[in-house]
Amino acid sequence: MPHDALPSERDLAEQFKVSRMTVRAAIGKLVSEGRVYNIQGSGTYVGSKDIFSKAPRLTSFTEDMAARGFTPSSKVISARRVAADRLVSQRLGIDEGDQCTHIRRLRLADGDPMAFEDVYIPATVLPLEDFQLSGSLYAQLAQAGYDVFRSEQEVTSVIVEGEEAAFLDVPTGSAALCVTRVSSTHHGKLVEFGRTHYRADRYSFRFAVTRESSER
Amino acid sequence: MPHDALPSERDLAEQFKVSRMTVRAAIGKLVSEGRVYNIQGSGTYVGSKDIFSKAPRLTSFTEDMAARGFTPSSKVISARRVAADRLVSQRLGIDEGDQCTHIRRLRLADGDPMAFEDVYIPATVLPLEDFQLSGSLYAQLAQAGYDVFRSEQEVTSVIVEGEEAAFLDVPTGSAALCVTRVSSTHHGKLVEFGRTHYRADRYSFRFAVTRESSER
DNA sequence: AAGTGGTCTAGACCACACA
DNA sequence: GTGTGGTCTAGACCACTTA
Repeated sequence: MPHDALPSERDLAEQFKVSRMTVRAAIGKLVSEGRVYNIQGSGTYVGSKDIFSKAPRLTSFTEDMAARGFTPSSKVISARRVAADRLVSQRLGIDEGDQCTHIRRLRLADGDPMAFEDVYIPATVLPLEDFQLSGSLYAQLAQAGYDVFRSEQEVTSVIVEGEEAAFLDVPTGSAALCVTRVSSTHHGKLVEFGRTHYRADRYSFRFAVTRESSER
Repeated sequence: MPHDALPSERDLAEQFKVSRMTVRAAIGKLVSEGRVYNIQGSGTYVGSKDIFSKAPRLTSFTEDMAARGFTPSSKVISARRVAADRLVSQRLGIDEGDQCTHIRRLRLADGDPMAFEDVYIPATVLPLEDFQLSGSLYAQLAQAGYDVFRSEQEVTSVIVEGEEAAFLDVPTGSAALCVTRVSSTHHGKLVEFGRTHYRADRYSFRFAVTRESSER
């Protein structure tokens, strides 16, 4: 039950015949997932049941939807070679006018529109002719030698209208959750600038935050 | 510089005359803040400069604004005693019709409207007559013996209109980032149900996510 | 092959909560 | 005062990356 105490770390260590540091490492993972929380001098307690994670993770749309209990699918609206404009070149750290692969996709959950996505990838990373209409984009990037490792995200709120609203099957002027991200490899190579507009009536972020003792 | 390698954990341990586990604990904190990241078998690297944290923290509006370089202020629009409706009672774990303190506040940054906030607190936690117009709400709750420790948040996108749009000084039909939260004490006592609408043109969340080796 | 982070041990002392 | 989590030691072996 939420807020019930776990056995103490020393008890768990004895019970499972491991050292206390090992128990702490395991509990630390659960804490970072928001499943349990610690109170110094008191104990470790079970978190609330309906929170998935304490912190957002780097997940693909496919993984995200599966975790939410939906069956994901995608429809590529367009895939073009374009010259990077000011915004795209800044975010991807390339020169204005450099060639990029621009992909627009409608993302569906259980067959209904969930999000509309714009992705820009430097042509040097994934040229248009190598892009496959089906299959995970991250998998294609990985195959090209660009494993996505880190993503810097910005979440805000936007109004959708026109063509985009039509694709999402919502009235013009509806609210959408806008997630903009720049993804990079281990080595800091910027491989993707993407913007996803999630239907506000179908999608939200949930997470738990704690006033930690590790506060600085 | 971002993506430069740190000295190895063994080197740091020797340099600072501490054990390697201590170095790892310190690096672990930096990782959780998104300042550095690890690659097994390779090294520890400096993260990008413009990301503040990897995970959202439990911060008050005041702390949040200060961290963003704004001077925060507040204006209480109303403070009333109300009976909990279905939604409020569900979220706060009380009975429908139970008395609550309902506070509406306009939150300003550098004197301009940033967010509009609705907060419901059980009257058993903070009765209307004890509510002070000025001063931090969390500080008042703490003084009443209810230290806010954990908060479960949901982020979505909404349209603001009417009175609320007027307070925020934006046109009716503008987008806003909606953060709904239920806050509790150490012991799981639910003390606050709040909803904040941030002006989309002035506010966004930024964070970094990593495909961790601790992925499950 | 050498170096790195990931995990683990079997203890120890400290700061804090709680009765 | 007793029990809890927080921190720390001084090693060890494993899995992985890199040259």
